[in-house]
Amino acid sequence: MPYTVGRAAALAGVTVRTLHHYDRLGLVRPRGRDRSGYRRYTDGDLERLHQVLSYRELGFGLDDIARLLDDPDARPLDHLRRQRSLLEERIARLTAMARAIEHMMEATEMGLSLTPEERFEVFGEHDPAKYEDEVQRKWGASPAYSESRRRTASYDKAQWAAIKAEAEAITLAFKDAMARGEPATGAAAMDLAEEHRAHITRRYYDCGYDVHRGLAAMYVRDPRFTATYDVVAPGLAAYISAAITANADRAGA
Amino acid sequence: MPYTVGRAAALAGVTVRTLHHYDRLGLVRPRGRDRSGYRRYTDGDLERLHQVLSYRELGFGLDDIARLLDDPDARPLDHLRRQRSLLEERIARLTAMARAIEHMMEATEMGLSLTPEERFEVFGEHDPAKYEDEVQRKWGASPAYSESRRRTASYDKAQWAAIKAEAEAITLAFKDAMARGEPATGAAAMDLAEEHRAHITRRYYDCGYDVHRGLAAMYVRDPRFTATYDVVAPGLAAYISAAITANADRAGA
DNA sequence: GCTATGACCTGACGTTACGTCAGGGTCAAG
DNA sequence: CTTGACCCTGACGTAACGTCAGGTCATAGC
Repeated sequence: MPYTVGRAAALAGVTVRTLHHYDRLGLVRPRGRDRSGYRRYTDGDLERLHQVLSYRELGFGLDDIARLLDDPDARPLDHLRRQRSLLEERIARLTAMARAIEHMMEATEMGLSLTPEERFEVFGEHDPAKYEDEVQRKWGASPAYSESRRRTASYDKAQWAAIKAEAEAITLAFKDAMARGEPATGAAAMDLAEEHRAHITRRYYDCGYDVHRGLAAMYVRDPRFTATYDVVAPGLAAYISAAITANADRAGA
Repeated sequence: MPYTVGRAAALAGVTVRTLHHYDRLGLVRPRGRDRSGYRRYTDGDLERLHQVLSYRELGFGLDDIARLLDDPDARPLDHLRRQRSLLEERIARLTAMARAIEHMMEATEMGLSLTPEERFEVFGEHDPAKYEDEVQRKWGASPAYSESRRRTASYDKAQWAAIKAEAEAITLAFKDAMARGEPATGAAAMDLAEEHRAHITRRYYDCGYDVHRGLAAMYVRDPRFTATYDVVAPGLAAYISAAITANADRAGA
């Protein structure tokens, strides 16, 4: 009943070399060897291999995968749930790309050309790494920055997804407030600004009102940040910026 | 109006190093440099960069991308069409994975375990890119291969579906013949082999009897091909292989 | 019983697509 | 005229394998 490397590889759609590689890394170890040293893969080994390939398909590095799978308090069902949600995210992204391409096809057919910003809309999307870089330039090696680095370093993909969802929810709430005609200096907008500040404090570093003011300034000064928010709704960057400033004023800072 | 590396990189969501890399490879070359040697990216350069990133997202290697983009008789719209269909394929695949995972979740919750075959169903599956790669290694830059590349590039989703259906019909006919006890070297099986050859010639490239023999050999030698057919029925790969060889003999080649 | 062929073994070096310094010019603001 | 962010070109590092090389093991045919 146990499988040889070749059969296991054929079944999983990978090469023998890949299985050798995973064996050496300790990522997928065959349960045993026969007397001539041949690897014997059991059903359980193949199940693990399947988990590895699923995560790999989703873009995880092999060492991340090892950490995920060897986490003692992650039950099989947890992995499946996580994989499903990651898959959904990925599908959503590809669907957005497909929509963007349709859009470009129409534009091309009508003979008009897109601006670079339009073109990269789906690519340039919210990428933590980019902002991190920005932050580094602005605040160099400030204590806030080091703390952020320290904390974000330990976040895994699932946590990043959660953080991203949080951030997005806040942004959309701002958009709604703006759409409802809520003034940026009103209580509702200020409450959202406060939520935004709490989000940063929870997830990145202790964000005081002064630092928050700095962020607000950057949102309108830097075209890259401005673009990020104005994609959601024109004028949103300025709206959020004003709300943050008003909120800091309200707090007396 | 022209962009510096940093701005271009931020816009596209890649690192500066990546742009340096693409520049050196000649994949995305900035239109020029200023007097101090700084790269200046024009809108056209960014359009090309976007094409590169789209194809990269779809899993193409950089040299493949270079060949695709530098193909003189591929118009922009062709690339977009191709990207769209590749995206659709990929989305379909991920959706299938998501379904498989749902399925596994149910199974896990009910406390029953899946066979390895069931588990890898979606992984081991027919992946054109994999075969293409294989074909390239086998026949290098043969005229047959280039012709296949040229012709398949223009197929859209509907055509691919039709081709796949054709191929499947032939495979199932083989399976039936085998189930009926028809000998692989008999007239019925040989006729199916001939149909198979015609299918390849119609859809991919001119497949002579000698090339067909080569395919037959690969069907049994390579576990990946073998698995593809043996999933339908055990021994089917060998059966088809024998039928093809017999048919080539019959034709006197 | 012999041999040929294909699957398996373990190194070990090659490859792709960048990441990450190192060492050194460039430019706008104060 | 200094400072800090941005740019340049090497050049070495890394991840995830691909690709030999050199040798063992199994089994089918003669």
